[in-house]
Amino acid sequence: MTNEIPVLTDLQLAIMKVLWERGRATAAEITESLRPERDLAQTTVATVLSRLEKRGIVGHETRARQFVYVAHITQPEAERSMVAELTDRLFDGDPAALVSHLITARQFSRTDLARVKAMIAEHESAKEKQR
Amino acid sequence: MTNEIPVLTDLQLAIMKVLWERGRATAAEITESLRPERDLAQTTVATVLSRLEKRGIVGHETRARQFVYVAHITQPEAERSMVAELTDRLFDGDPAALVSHLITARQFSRTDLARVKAMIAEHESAKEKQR
DNA sequence: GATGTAATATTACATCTGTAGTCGTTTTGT
DNA sequence: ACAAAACGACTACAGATGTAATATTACATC
Repeated sequence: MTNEIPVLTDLQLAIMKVLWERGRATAAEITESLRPERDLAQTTVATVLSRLEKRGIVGHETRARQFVYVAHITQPEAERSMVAELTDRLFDGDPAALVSHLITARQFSRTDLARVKAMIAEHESAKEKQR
Repeated sequence: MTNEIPVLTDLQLAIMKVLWERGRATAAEITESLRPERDLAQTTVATVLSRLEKRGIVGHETRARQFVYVAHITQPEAERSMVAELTDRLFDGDPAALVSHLITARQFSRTDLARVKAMIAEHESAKEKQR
């Protein structure tokens, strides 16, 4: 029941991505990782991290006088909830409508289309195999 | 160049949906439409509308001493920019990765899968025909 | 144990959003 | 004609976010 949907903003997500990649990281390391894309003060990153911790999205252990942060949600979990959020808001929760949108909105190249078809085929054969 | 990406929040989107459905509407009508899902004061809706107008997302004409609002962006446009936003943030702008996520994240039923396959087929035949 | 240093904690502030009250003016019902 | 209803404008305020400066604290070292 502690399962509130974490909707992450751009900066928050950027920070989480570093955590997911590295497994664990200090504010300093994250600040470093984000540069030069984002030239933030370490305190900025630290502030965001502590806010994320307040929401239960990350945690930390103190090691050698330093906070080492870890993600408390996985990347797929975050993706799932954010995609679900958008699907709900925009397409009344119908994921197929989202795909339909992608296809018709010209956001799909022929290559993409081919890849999707391959994915579907693979998914189906995998499912079949497990039975 | 006036083309700023409109990322709409939940309430904003709910209001826009009413406008898209009706073509044009007053704050009172929108408030009414949103009820009882959302029990908002008319002034709340009016405030949001004027903020949307400031951003160029809606416009209004004064008719009989009342503001009649109209959308300045279409629903597909809004969908496109919001989906693109998420795709960029979550999947580095790769829409096929988004579909892959949908398929593997168990957010897709077999029915959905079938529908998507049908969509793709249809899309391809349509494209072929136009050549 | 005083100090420099590094890291966290606290405080700050602007902007956006949701939410709505109030004020003033205009329209309208009787 | 006057009171009441409508409606837009303005003001308000709390919470989230981005951003960061400053204050405090804990250590290591001499």
